[in-house]
Amino acid sequence: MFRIGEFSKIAQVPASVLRYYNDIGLFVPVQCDRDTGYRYYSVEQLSQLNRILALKELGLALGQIKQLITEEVSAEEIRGMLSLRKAQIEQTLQTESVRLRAVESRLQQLEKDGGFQDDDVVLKALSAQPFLSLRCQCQGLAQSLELIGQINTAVAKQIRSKALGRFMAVIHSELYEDSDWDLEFGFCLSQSLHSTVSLANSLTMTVRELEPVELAATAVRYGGPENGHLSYSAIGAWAERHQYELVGPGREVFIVPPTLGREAEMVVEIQFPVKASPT
Amino acid sequence: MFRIGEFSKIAQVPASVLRYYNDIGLFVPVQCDRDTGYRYYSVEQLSQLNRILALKELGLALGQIKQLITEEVSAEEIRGMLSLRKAQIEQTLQTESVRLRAVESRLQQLEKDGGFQDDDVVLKALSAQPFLSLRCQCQGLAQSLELIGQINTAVAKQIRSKALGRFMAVIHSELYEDSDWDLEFGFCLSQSLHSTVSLANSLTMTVRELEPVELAATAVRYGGPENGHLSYSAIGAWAERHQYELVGPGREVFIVPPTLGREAEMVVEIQFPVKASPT
DNA sequence: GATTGACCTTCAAGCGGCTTGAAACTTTAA
DNA sequence: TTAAAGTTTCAAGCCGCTTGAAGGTCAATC
Repeated sequence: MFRIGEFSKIAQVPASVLRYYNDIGLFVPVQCDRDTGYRYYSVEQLSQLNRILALKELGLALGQIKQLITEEVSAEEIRGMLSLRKAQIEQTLQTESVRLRAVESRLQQLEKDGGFQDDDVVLKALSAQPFLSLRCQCQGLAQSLELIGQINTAVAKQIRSKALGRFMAVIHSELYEDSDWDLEFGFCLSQSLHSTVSLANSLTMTVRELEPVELAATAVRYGGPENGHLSYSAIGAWAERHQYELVGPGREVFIVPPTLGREAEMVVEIQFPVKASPT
Repeated sequence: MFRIGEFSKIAQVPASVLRYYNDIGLFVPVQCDRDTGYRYYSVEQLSQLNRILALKELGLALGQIKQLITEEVSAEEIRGMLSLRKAQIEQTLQTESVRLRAVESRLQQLEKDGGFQDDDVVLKALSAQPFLSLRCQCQGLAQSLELIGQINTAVAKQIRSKALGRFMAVIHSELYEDSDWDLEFGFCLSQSLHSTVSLANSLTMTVRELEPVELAATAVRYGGPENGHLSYSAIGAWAERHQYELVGPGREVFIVPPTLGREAEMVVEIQFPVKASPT
């Protein structure tokens, strides 16, 4: 019979942990003095404790371990627990190795440039959502802005649903050439609508489902697209530095939409679907 | 200006988190209504929040992030933080991949044997400690037991230090052959002693430093070495199943030492230095 | 038999990064 | 005017412990 101190030395487990396990009923001393409250452990309990520690090494929660050793658990259930655990560990490995790359690229940046850039590029998931939009070829900025104006007035007149969300642009073309852009403008919707919107020049906006994006690099741009610090090429450079690849069309969500004469005050969140480059 | 709900939707951050960040002073709304307590956030704050989220993605603690964005921190200190973080992530990757192997081997065991074995083999670190011991060749169990008896009586007579710890055996030879074992018996010490102990047959026990072991597979055996379930071969099988290699001599720590006539009641912890096999 | 000093007890709070819920107030739309 | 949606603060809970305070117990020494 050992008192808690000696038992904790043998097992190399802090006495506070033994007391805690006692509290939660995971591992109770074989005997406990009524008067003094002293806990007494037997040698046989060593292997019981070791069983617990071994299960803990697998990363199981104490509650699960308690279940495993006190209740009858079928092999099926054990397999379930372990498979779940396996998936969790694989997930952890995945996110931690991505994280490692991010930290390494920051360190490199520090060496080279001596400072922190890209502080405000953030990875997010984008959920699927219905999108009331019109896709067309635009020549240049002026034409795009005019189209945006038309869409805004038309929608404001014809749609009065509270499902109407933010104005958004999807950039289908590579924006390297200066004209002939393949753009899609419209409004995000929180619920699907079955209506369409007709514009003056016999174009029609329709509702489609915007595909979800598992991982998008996002950033906020203040001012119009001429505000180059967050343009296509800047995002491309960011992706390369952080070892991501651009996969799919970028989006611009208008948080503060452009108003006539105050185009410079607009604010958009740009969103680029990415995936981690294979190492 | 946005209220907390809309701002949280734009940033894809739960309102509760924004309130929490406000509480801890990490990210405060640009304005707060005196009467109602309503929080108001500006678009400019979006990129500030994104900066925080980007740093959080590196796995930095909120306290560190607060430091980084509110105080002046030199490039040196940033590098320090990031290198530390890098080391931590590498550590995590290491332990998690070991853990993954353990879970996988458990799953395999379930498939094959339909049950849990090895529940009580635990990995521990062993610290360096002084060791008052005698190393010699022994022929068979009887001779070993006699030597153990001699050592015990001699030490009991000649040493009366409270630094005296447990009795331990170090097994230097591979135990595959049945005789001619290379064994070392003695007592662990919590402080070094400068004395030696002489046995009857002109042998002398000396103090040496027992080397630390980073990782040892340990288990408790009830009964003598004939109690084969935790013998060399069993440990070898365990190591193979869990993809470890034995590196270095095994030890047996006598938790309940053998007494005359009651050898079957002894309890030892066996300890085998191991390292993870390269994948 | 008294006194150390090592050991043990319980209880409470704290860590980090939130989430959840209750009770009360404000704003907006119908 | 009233209901619904949004907001506030405050408190507690999560996990797996650790730390500390205030006090009781045990073994060895004087």
